[in-house]
Amino acid sequence: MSKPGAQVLMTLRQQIASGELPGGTRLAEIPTAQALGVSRMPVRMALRILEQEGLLVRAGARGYTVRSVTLDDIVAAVEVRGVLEGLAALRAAERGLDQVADTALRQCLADGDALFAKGHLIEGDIAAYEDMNIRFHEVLLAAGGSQAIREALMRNDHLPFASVKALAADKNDLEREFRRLNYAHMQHHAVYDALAKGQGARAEALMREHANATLAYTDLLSGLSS
Amino acid sequence: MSKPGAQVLMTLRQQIASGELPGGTRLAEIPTAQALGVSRMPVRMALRILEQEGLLVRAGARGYTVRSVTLDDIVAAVEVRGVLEGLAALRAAERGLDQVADTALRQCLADGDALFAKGHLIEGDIAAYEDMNIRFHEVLLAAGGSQAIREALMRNDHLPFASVKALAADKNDLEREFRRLNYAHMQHHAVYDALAKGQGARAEALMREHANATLAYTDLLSGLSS
DNA sequence: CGGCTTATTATTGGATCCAATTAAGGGCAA
DNA sequence: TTGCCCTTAATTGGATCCAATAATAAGCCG
Repeated sequence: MSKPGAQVLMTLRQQIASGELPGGTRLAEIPTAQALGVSRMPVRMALRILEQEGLLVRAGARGYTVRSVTLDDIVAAVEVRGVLEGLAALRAAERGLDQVADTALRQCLADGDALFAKGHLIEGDIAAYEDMNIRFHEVLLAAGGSQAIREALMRNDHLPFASVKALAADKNDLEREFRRLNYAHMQHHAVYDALAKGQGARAEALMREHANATLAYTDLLSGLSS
Repeated sequence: MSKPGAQVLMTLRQQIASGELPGGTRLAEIPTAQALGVSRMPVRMALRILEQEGLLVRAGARGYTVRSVTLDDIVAAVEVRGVLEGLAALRAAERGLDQVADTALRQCLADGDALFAKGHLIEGDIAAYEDMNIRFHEVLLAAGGSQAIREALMRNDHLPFASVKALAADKNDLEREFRRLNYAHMQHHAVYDALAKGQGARAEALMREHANATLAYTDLLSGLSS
């Protein structure tokens, strides 16, 4: 209630991401405003922003509809994330890691090693891995030292499932997740090795491939529009 | 007057791109609204959109300031454009060119050849080359067949000087421009050759390098903030 | 009976008004 | 004289109102 604008934006984002508003749903100002208990103004702002982010598309001259996102869309967005993070890794390797970045990355690797050392995963480990994973990618991006890459990535990550933060782990099959996440973590190790040795091309190629590790195809197939 | 909203947006974009509103300039709603002769509402919309596009940054909790764009920012944005168009080229090569794309690209090459055949450039040729250049990049992007790449590029191109459309030709030194644009056109030829032969990696590498052809460093150095 | 035209309604965009928040400046006290 | 607090002004965000526009439905004419 303190910030209706931000509230509306968050709510709509969440409803779109969660599938509560499936692709193709028409969003008019007045009904949504009434549904959320605010005036039309914050809704208008939110709709414009969500359009800019690519979550909504204009329905002719009359309002917006929720974007229908296909599996191909997600794969393409992940591919884009791959080349962008790859470029960040290339630049980081060429510039060299500074002290704090090096320490942070080593910490990420150690945290991951601790998770996998016991040979299996327990429920809380998924969240711990996600946290470490986000940190790793964030540090790497910062080490790339390019505002343009950061912005392009932030824009790209608006798409549901495309972000690093949405790695869609299946908590019901911890055995399978162990292998998947362990593989991803090994890629982290390899990327760090390449960075430390100044091997830009290798770091880039690894990060490009690593983007695919986010995808858990079978899980994604359910709950997609069109 | 028919469309105050779009008018305000266009005007502000142009004033920012032209340097009439230099980096760091504070933009408050009321003064700009009065200056443009409209109410605060379309200005508010425009400011939000321009913030999303990255042309404005928030000044604390009070209004926006025009983003200061450095030469490094532009180089980084061009680098990002390179990897994105490179990815589009890679995908286009792997998917294969369809009939209309192939024809359109050949037409672009022929148009360019005609321009350079006479051994020198005349004033109107610059505009003709720009037109052909935009067409070439557009067709290639379409051939990549990825909405994610297109969106990432569109967002990246909002930055002044970063877009394909801003190749900053120096009309006072047509001799130098002849060599520069001819080189760029040769890269177009090479990219098409790679595409036609299904050489994805080659096409990608060429497009990545080709992005740099937009930059005319000496011309850009003047008129930049900070 | 069907197509075209017109009228009505739904919906967005713009303007003005109001409240809330923050920054700045001045005054008072130590 | 300086620092802190209080008051005031400026500016943004939200709500309501009004106008313009497009879509839909109904009625009339062919």
